[in-house]
Amino acid sequence: MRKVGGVTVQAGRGYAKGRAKRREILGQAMALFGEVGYRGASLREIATRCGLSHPGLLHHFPTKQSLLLAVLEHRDEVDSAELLSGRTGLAVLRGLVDLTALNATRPGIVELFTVLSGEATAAGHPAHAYFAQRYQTTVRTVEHAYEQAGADGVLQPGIEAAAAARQFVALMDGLQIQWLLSHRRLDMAGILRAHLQAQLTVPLAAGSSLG
Amino acid sequence: MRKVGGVTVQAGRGYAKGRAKRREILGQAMALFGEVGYRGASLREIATRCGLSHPGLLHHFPTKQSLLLAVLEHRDEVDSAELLSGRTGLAVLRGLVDLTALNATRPGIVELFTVLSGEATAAGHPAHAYFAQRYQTTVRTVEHAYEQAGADGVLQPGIEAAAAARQFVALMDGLQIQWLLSHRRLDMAGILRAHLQAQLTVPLAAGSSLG
DNA sequence: CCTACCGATCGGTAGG
DNA sequence: CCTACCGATCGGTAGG
Repeated sequence: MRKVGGVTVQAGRGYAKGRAKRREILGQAMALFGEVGYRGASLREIATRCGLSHPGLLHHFPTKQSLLLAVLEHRDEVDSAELLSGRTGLAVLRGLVDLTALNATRPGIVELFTVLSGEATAAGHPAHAYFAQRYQTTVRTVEHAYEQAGADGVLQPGIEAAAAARQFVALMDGLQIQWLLSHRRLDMAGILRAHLQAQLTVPLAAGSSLG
Repeated sequence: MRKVGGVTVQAGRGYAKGRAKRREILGQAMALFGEVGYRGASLREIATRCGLSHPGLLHHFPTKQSLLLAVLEHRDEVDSAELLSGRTGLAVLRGLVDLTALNATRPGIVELFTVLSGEATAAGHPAHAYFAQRYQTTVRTVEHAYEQAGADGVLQPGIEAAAAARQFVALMDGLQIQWLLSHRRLDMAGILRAHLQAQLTVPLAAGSSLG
């Protein structure tokens, strides 16, 4: 097998087609889960949007739950790694403000995580463990970022990293709810940036995604 | 009809029983909607929990949607009015911190609003209009509270009421998500109070629900 | 308030 | 990858 223009050809041709279909399924599933939640989404509707029968879809993902987890893991791979890798301290927080600005151009992704995180607060939900783990990791990352920022001397006095981390993550989630319910008439990134700026002794960069 | 010990008797007896059953249905529906959302809840399950057949339930609430809206309006009557009436400025914000502390003793109510507000961000959801309206009203109330607090001279300089209101409401929602996903190991009211305190020039009261 | 039923839809499987 | 089917469950109605 060799690659040409990112597509594996010859012996791998069938596999490449399968992988492309897999990506299409993940995209359509992400959109529908975001529109109506996990429970509200049907395999038949997702399959139809991909030009498949629903047993055809189950050939790629054996159960509905496996499709859900694949969607969530796919999003994490694409996003978190890209915007947060190799950063420490204030740069992590700036990266999360930039991620919020980016998400304002991707309503489908905001809907996905807002609808599913609400649904998954219930103990029996198939993504409950995933979200519980995800929040623990995220809060810890943000907490370390605040600790480092404090050590770097850019934080206002009296700011506790643990509480500040919980507040920062809560703000991101709560602003997404308001953004969706106000039909996107809300500057999520601006409001988040204002919150962060008020905790700092130095000005944040202008707000682009530059390091 | 006359009332004895809060229960209407004699000619009103049947009505009182009907109203008691209605309240029982509202309570069980609130619990199940909170556990599994609107879509995940079935009329049969709610009815069974009340000792009814599901057509029996539909005698009290003609459609599933009417039951949902009745549950939401019932909660608003009981809560918002009681804790926020007749307050202005900082007292409104203090009332919301106290409401958060109260909610930490009522997981069912927190689940209800967290699950449903996520579900209802979708445009077609039967409670979408309700939540859109509710957030607009809440944000405006909190914004006016910040404006009044600023006029009263208890706010740190540079705090904009509009952004501060969005932040405050977002924090309440986001902390509820984290609270549920961390199996209630989180001091929601304490973290919210710390956020508010950092914006003030005066100390908040000790944190009881005293005016 | 009940039993009995309607048509629709669900996730998943059989068999090819 | 398909058609055809499974048992289960859904919201709502008929009729009493």
